[in-house]
Amino acid sequence: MKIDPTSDKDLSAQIAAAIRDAIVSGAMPVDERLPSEAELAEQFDVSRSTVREALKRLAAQSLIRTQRGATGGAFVNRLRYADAYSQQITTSTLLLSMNAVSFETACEARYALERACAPLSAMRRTPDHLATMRAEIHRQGQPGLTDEAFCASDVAFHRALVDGAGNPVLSYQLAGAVEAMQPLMNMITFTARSRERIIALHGGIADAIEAQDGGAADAALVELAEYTVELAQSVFEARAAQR
Amino acid sequence: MKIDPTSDKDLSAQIAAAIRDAIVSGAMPVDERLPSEAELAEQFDVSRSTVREALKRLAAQSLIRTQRGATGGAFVNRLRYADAYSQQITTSTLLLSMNAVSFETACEARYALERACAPLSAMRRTPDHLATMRAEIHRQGQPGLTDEAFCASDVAFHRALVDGAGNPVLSYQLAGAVEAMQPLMNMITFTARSRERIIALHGGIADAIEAQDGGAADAALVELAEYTVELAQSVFEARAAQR
DNA sequence: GCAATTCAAATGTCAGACTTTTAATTGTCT
DNA sequence: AGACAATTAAAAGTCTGACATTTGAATTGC
Repeated sequence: MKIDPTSDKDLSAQIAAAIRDAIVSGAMPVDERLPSEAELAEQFDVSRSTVREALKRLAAQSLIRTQRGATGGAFVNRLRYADAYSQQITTSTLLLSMNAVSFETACEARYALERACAPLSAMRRTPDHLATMRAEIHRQGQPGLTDEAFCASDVAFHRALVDGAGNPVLSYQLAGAVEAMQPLMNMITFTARSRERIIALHGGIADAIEAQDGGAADAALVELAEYTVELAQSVFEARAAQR
Repeated sequence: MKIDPTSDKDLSAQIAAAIRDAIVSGAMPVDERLPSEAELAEQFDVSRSTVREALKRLAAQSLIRTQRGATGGAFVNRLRYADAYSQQITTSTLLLSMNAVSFETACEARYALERACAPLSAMRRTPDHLATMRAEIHRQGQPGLTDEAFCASDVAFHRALVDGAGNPVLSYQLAGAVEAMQPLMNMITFTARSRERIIALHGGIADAIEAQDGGAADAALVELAEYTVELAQSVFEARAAQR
């Protein structure tokens, strides 16, 4: 691992990149301890502060974890699904909010991906997943529910649907797509009528998943996707007219 | 923005989290300049080094960028698709390599997601996408191509397919799923026979996309998915028997 | 043999200095 | 007045050395 002191990039960025490459390439196995900060400083011929900045960069990506004390140090971290989820969600949310992604584009992506899960979920869903879906549907019907709570329950419902596919890689990929939509969905005011319709569609999806009918689940999702876009359009139009 | 000095977490982690929340919540718009390191140090009542470590964490996630010089400082960064792509790929690759994800699971996720794109790509693909797909198919047929180069071309082919859907959010989500598979695919030795078959299937996909026939594209993808799993199984079995 | 103590290694934090980069300002010459 | 050069100031980047805190291991004492 070498760095180029004449490069225009920060030393800490170069060092972080060098270590990252070593980890990603598999040269450093999980739980392996990195040299101490002082040793790294000597190896790269920089100060300890610079090494520390590099290590913090890696820690921010969950590539390493640090531990204080006598036998402490920086260790190659096993990237867990939970860590990957939250990073995915943060990134996806920012991507949508900062790049003026239209509601239609985000919605299309979300439902396209979700439809990919539906047949698998119909095959493999457990009673647990079904129970979660039913519980969320019930929650969505409660009077006095705020729009935010309704959306949160919507996310939980769809998470259960996705998780039903029993493929953690799919769940990880979908986490971002589903959750990142929530801020956009929160911009919509749900009337009693539209809630009723959405709940009915959710019921249809749950029924299809319960019956292990992938085709029906897919059809129900398409219907929900169409209704969501339609709803968003009318809400945005109404808002534009109000001005 | 406040931090708790009595918490057991690192000060730099707390400060990074506080600023991250401000950015994600939208309280700090894109391109807004953060206070200088010295000012932040005073605000949070910590040393400049600690602030710097916090800022490096945020920079590692592309949440901020820094600029030296008189009018420099740290600025809220517009998260670009390219940045999000590479983060996605790193994370997905590590997730697969560190969690003993089976080839079947990863493959299932990848093709499920890709099938979600196929109908959209059939509708919207441009001549550019088609040309890329054809060019990669041609490259795959060249004799003397290494397995790594073959896999790289495979990734490029599928990227073109996904990008053909014309939905940047979908492309972003799929980047991880497709590219993260490459190290796994690289473990496979492709015989002349299997390459021929894959190239033929790629041709079928390209034909369907060209004909804007979403159903045919989907069917061809399913066939490719099945053949890929079959191929991997026989390769792994052969390798196990060899020992 | 076990418990308390001490020790040492490592990360976390701080303070202060110096270096480099960059843009704005100022000064000077034509 | 305008163009070019020199100065200046602000900011990030780096370095040094110190001290604080944590934590496991070694040592000591009983």
